Amino acid sequence: MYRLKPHLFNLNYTLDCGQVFRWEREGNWWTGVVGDHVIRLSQENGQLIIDSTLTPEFFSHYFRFDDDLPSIYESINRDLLIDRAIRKYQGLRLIRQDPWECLISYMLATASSIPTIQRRIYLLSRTFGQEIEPGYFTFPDPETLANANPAALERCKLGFRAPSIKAAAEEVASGELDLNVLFRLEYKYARERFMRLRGIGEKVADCVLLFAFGKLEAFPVDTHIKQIIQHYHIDDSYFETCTSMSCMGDWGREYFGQYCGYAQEYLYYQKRVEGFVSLY
DNA sequence: TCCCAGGAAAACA
DNA sequence: TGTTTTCATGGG
Repeated sequence: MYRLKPHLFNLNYTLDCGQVFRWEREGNWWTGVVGDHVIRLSQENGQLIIDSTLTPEFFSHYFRFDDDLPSIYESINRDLLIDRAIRKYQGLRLIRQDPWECLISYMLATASSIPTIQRRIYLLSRTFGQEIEPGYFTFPDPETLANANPAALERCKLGFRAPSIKAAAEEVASGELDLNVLFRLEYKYARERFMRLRGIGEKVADCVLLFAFGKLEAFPVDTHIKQIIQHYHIDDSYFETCTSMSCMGDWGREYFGQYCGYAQEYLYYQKRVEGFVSLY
């Protein structure tokens, strides 16, 4: 057990905002599985309290403490709505997730509520992962999911997503899709590579690139983000010439700039927690 | 019973 | 090319 004093960090917002699905809160403590470690975290007066054998460097990397939030805020602060979100949810940081786990997590997240997603990931881990503590399991590796018994996979409640998830696992397990290579690709090309997989469209690709590959220029457009843009009539003139939904991602990049991924996450969380907020 | 949820892809017009 | 429907699942 030890403490860190990160600058401008809010643990609750960071773990609750919907980017990760394997952390659960009990009172002031969060418990989660990262890799093959069960980690317990809390925060008091800005200090991060860590119950884990993992190093400070690990958490600094995981929580992106190297991101200069003040300058990111300045860079994305384009209007009253995002201004409110970055004030209210100050300290929310993007997390560096494991690419493989993040890929499967967002594939099985399509058209599902967050509790449903969490349940599916738990079932997958319980069925195909290793138990590292009573009740806590590692995320199954690509080989295991690629060779998974279809009936057992069915019992994880993946629904219509099961075939594409199995296919993706086979592609990663065979080496046909090398996730490590994608780190070196530019956002645009890594995105195209992901979208060649069945079950991965623009939104899922953007989530994986943002949350696992550190592509902060990814701007995932989910149902909440669509509603926000339409409800507040943000930049209506842009959408007169660009009417298809697929251009909302391009809009986000142009509007918020190189750190639009952060903007997206703050807007998304604000909408989930508070709905359409008043700006007066 | 209907509608929506961190959607994608086939079917349709 | 843009719009609608379908696909499982769970919760309100």
